[in-house]
Amino acid sequence: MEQKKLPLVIVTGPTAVGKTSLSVELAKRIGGEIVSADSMQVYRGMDIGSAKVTKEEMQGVPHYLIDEFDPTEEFHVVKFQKLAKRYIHEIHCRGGIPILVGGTGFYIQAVLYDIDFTENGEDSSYRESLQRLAETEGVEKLHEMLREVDPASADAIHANNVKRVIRALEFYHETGQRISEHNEAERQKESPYNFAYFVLNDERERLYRNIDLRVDAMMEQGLLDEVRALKAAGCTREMVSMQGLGYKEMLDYLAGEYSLEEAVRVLKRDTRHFAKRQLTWFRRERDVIWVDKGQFAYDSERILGYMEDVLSEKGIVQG
RNA sequence: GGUGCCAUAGCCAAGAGGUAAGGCGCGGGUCUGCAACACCCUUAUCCCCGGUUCAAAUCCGGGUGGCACCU
Repeated sequence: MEQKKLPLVIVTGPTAVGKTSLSVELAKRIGGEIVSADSMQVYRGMDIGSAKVTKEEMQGVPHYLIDEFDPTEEFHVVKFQKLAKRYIHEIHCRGGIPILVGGTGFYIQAVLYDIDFTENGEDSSYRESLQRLAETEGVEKLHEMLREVDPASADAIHANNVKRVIRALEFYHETGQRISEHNEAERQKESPYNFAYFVLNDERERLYRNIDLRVDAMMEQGLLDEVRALKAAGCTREMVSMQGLGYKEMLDYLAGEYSLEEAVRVLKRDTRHFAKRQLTWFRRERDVIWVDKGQFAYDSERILGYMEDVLSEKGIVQG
């Protein structure tokens, strides 16, 4: 049974920890191809702010789900999952090893455990009416409605988290089932893959310092011009793509919300917060393999060697 | 040397007798169709000593430290 599971390597970690270069090196060593699990790098024209892998950095290693959508398009987990599964399948077919690389934990989870998102979901009128209700009647009202149909979800989701309350109500509305039960069932799932889930990590202080440096570098590389161009191309603050770090702050600056200096300060701060949240996410994921850079003396050779050992132990690569 | 002002959490900062707002930062957490999103939790006994009072961060006295002005 174990033997029938197909291989999947995951390389993730907080932003700015060094996933990109490490993953390319790993791919070269094990004959892997990279599927990006990054909610922002999928968009074309968002290069600097998303710290997108460059052509040179790829070193000939195939990358998927990079530059596949326009920033004006809606991209989300369901689309991600569908495409990622397709690419992973294709890589398997040609005998390669798919490496899922990126910092969007939710996306990784979606393909690793093949979470079921199937529903109709085309009709948005219901959620819009709920949105309106939240505005007129208050968030507590909405939360009470949820409690009536799905008390477990009401307990788990804070009333202020309108977005999630609406989703839970919508799920019940569309399927007649409680999302809390659905989630619980999905949680029990075993991964269909023979996987190795690497989480690259570093000391918090070093991570934060790198984040600050990287933001400064982005500014020097012309992040502001990149955002100006996107804005000129019709991108607005409400779009999912423009909620990415670096984009929202520059857009706010261009809208006169605050000074450029302040925008940079906020961007750095929010990026640090993001890294912290990512770590929280990975901490509660099961079966992750923490790869602390400090334990390998920051030597990528040693890190890669360790990863290869793990992969051969798991039978993902031949020893 | 004198006079005045100030001294509250890592930072900013309310509070002027009734048992310490808030913001930021830090830290922790939630997350199963927007996830670089959205949301939650946590963080002081008020510079020190003494006094008044049932009760003091808040009043009085004395220290210490800082700021301003004067000689």
